[in-house]
Amino acid sequence: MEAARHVISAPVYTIGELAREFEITTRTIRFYEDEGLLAPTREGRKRLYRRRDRVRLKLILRGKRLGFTLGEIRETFDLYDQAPDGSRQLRYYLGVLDEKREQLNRQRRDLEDALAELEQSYQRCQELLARQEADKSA
Amino acid sequence: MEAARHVISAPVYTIGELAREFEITTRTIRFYEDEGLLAPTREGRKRLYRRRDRVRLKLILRGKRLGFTLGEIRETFDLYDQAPDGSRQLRYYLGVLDEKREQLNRQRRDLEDALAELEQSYQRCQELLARQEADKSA
DNA sequence: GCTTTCGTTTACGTAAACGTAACATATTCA
DNA sequence: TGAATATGTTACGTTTACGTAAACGAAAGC
Repeated sequence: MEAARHVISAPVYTIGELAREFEITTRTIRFYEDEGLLAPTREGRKRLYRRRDRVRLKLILRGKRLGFTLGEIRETFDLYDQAPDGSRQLRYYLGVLDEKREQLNRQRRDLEDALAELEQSYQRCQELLARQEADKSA
Repeated sequence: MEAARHVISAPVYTIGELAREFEITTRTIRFYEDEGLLAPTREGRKRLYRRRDRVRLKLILRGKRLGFTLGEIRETFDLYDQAPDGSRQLRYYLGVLDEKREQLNRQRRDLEDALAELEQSYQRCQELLARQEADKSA
C-alpha cells in the first residue's frame, strides 16, 4: 500500500499533448531533452512524459520567461537532483541559493521600477487624451 | 535664460567611461548604436555620450536583466520617442502600454513563485543542516 | 622620437535556442 | 486499404548578442 502510492504515477503524456498544452513545438521539447533538461521514459521508441516531466517543462518555460538561459535552468535542476548529504554540501548549496535569491530580488527591483515608470507614462497619456477630448467637445 | 537650460547638457562621457561604469565593453556599446538603441553625437570621429544616452544605456541594461531582447527594448524607445499627438495615436499607445503592463505583471508573478519556492528549499536545507550539526555533537 | 592608451572601422567567429527540411515508421480513421 | 496523422532521427539554417582580430589615427607621457 505504501509503495503503491509511488508506483502510481498515473497521468502520462505524449510529446504532442505537452506541445499543444504549452503551445510549443515538439521540436522544442526534444531539444530540451538533448540539452539534458528532460528525461522521459520510452515505450519502444516513443517518449512518455509523466507528472515530474510536466512540472519540469513548466519550470523551464517559467525560467525562460524570466530571462534565464537553458544552461542556468539546467544548473538549478542539477542542484535539486543532487539532494546534498554532507554538511559541506549543504553549506555550498545554501550559498548558491543565496546568490540565486539575490539575483531574483534584483530582478524584482528592476521589474518594479519598470512598472512604476510605465504607470507614469500611462497616466500622462490618459491626461493628454482627456484634454484632447475636452478640446474636441469645445 | 529659458533656452539655456536646454542647451546646458553638461556632463559628457566617452565610450570608455561608460564601458567602465556599467562594466560592459566598448564593443557592446557600439553594437547598441548599430542596432539603433543609442545615437551619440560626434566630435570628429569620436562619440560623445550625454545624460540622455547614459539613461538609455541604463534602460537597455535593465531591460536585458529582465530578459527582453534588444529589439523589444528598441520598440519601447521608439514608442517613447514618437510622442503621440492624435487621439487615435494616444489610444493605440495606451493599448501598447496595457500589453506591456500585462507582460510585466505576469513576469512578477513568475518571479514571486520562483522566490517562494526558493525560500522553501532554503528552509528545508537549513533544517537538514541543523539536524546534522545536532547529530555531530551527539 | 617612441611607445602606450584610447578610439575608430571592417570583418569574421561563436554560442544559444530553436526552425525547417527530408525522410522513415507507425497508427488510426474513413 | 489508402490517406492522414503522430512520431522519430539527422542535418543544416537562422537570429541574437556580442567576442575577437586586424589595421589604423590621434593624443599623452617619458
